Amino acid sequence: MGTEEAGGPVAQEPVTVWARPERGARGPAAVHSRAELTTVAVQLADESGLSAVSMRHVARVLGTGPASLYRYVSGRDDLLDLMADAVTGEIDLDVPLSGDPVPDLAALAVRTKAVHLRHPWLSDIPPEPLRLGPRGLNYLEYALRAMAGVPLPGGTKMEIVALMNALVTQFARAELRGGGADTGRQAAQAAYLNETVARGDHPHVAAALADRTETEPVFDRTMRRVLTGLVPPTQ
Amino acid sequence: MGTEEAGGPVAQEPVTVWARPERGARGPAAVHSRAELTTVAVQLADESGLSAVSMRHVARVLGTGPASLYRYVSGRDDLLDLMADAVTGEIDLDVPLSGDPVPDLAALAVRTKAVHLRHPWLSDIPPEPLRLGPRGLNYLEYALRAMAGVPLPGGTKMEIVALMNALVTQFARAELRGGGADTGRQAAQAAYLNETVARGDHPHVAAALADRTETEPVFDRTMRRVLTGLVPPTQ
DNA sequence: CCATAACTGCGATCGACGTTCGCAGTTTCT
DNA sequence: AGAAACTGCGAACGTCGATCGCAGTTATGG
Repeated sequence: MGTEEAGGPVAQEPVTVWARPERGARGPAAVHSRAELTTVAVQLADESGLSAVSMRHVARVLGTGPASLYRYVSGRDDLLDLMADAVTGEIDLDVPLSGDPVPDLAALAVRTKAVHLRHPWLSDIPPEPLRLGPRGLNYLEYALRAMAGVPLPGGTKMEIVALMNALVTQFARAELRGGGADTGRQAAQAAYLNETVARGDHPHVAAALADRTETEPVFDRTMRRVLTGLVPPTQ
Repeated sequence: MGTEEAGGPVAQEPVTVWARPERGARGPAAVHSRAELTTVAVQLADESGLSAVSMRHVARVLGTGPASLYRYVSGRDDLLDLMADAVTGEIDLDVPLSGDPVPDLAALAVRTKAVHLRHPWLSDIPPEPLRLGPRGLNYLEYALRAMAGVPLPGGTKMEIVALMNALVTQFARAELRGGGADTGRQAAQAAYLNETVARGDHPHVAAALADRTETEPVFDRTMRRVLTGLVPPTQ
């Protein structure tokens, strides 16, 4: 079992959606398309969360059976790839760069966060190593271009981008938390927290909970500070 | 349906594992315990990843049926709570604080990352808002104590802790990526990346991929830089 | 011009999952 | 002693991702 040696027909070596052609040259015209699947999936996720994006559900919306989707996509993972890349494409990369890395990256982060707020499920996609489609590549290119003059090894630059995105996700989640209704689960969690803290141990936690002043526009400032700490001045 | 008003028996309002007593006072002695479930679940996850932690699998290891687990735990989510809190308890919080927030937090981050490396599945647990058990609370208390003298509102301090943990997760994932064998999926992704980059667009990505020099001990330094940017000097 | 190969949609089905119900047996409280 | 609160757990439900195989369709090669 597993991988076969040369000889038999190679048993479906795993390939990215991006590397596999959407259609062959032979058969009848396809009724749907990857773009259509993607649109439906994104819509579904926007309305009802990522868990609503199941093969069956998408198929039902498309008016077909679950098995049909596998003609367009090798599985659910591919669908997630398509979705993530699609909304990544919503980030405007035509904004000219000033040449100063920190504000340029911070501005990019702001635009990225906007996408996360528009598509909250984006933070829920399990972060595979290297989920990077064409749009994602363009994004990476733009971010690296912003750091063109920075005297840092390439690996470090890419880590900075990854780190930046982690912060974006973090802040997006925090902002979404405030707006959304409590799921009941987090209400219970909050109740436990208050109850435990009221018991008297954890004085610092109690103090921190006490003087929570609403500080709104911290994102941009925080982003700038972090980036300033990471990116050495262009020489 | 949904939430009932006072009158009937309240239909199982959701409560945290931590708030629900492990055992009632009446019935026969329980064969297992939450601690036992947790141990098994953690072991399973350590060996075969988080997806191996299913009610059925855990039950099988325990030599019982899936339904039995629901006497100890209200569902899989509770099990994840228990697991996360258990390994959080592995972080040494008896290390004395120097009073200087940045190195103290950086050191805490290093210890936290070690736990992530020991339990890779920790990064895979879907980050619910406020998954905070008793050990997690102790952790938070320690981190806030490290920032005791810092003139910052409590909410901001907690955001700093969250941010710190996000970075830890990020770096842990990066380190684990290098060591682990390619899943075939990420091999395919890498292949697509190389192929696309070789086509000539994305020159900055190509450049970054080219001069990736192995830079090892960046974590501590990066952590310090970020924290220095975020934490104002104690006054 | 037709046989062949490559494709299409998709019903039927598989195995695994989380979770609920109901029942028989056990222990404690009043 | 009786009621109440618990225990383990077999059976079942609904949903999920994924595969197989078949009938129909289209392009290609001789």
